[in-house]
Amino acid sequence: MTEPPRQGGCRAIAANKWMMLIMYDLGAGPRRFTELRRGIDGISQRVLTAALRGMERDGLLTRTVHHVMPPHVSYELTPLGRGMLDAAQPLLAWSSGELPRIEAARADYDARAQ
Amino acid sequence: MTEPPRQGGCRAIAANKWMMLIMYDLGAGPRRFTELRRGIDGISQRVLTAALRGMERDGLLTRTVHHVMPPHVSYELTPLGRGMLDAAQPLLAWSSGELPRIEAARADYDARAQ
DNA sequence: CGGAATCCCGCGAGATACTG
DNA sequence: CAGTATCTCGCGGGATTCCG
Repeated sequence: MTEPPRQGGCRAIAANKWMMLIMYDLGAGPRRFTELRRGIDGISQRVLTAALRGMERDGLLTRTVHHVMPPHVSYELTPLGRGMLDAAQPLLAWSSGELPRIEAARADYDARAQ
Repeated sequence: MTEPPRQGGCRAIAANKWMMLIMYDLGAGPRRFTELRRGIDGISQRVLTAALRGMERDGLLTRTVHHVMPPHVSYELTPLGRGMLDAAQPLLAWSSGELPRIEAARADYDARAQ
């Protein structure tokens, strides 16, 4: 066979549009819910909760509740999540470097079509 | 600054959940609309059209219309799109290899929560 | 063949209020 | 603080039909 779990793999990495941003933030170390919320521009509480649940379900991060007052929940990449982040580094670097070119292409396209 | 276009970059690569699959298919060479549609499981005509438009707008692929009968439209990666696919290779390889682990984590999570 | 146009439904996601 | 719960609305996206 050529590349059997290709579609599944592609779907897994594109499952959630916030996943990459969350992984990036968690790459620097554990984060609390509110830290993630503040660090990710435009995400709502509800959607962040859902994204974190999905990633926890996929085994990419752990969710640890500290029963103190006030409550404290911290999220941290698992080895699996760390591996995915490592594998994504070239793409993240590319997207940072080439973003201006993409934005230029968009402006060009929009101008052409008015 | 540390990494300024990070959010923009992450959004650009997660903009469309079909993008990676389309890019993967186009990596092997130009494709016609119907070939892409058949090759991508579960995508509808409307959604494929929209995804291709978005990628064309981002400068990742070109759309070439051949005015013959019957009509013929072919899509092909630009150098920019090719660069993105190259940068995505480690992540694609990772997702293919680790997909079983992700699926196992999901099954485990679902079993635990019933 | 490769769309565009139209209709329409359901889920994604914002806002707000409430809890352990 | 870190969620759940509820209500609401918009638009993402399926099905179908028409066109060059």
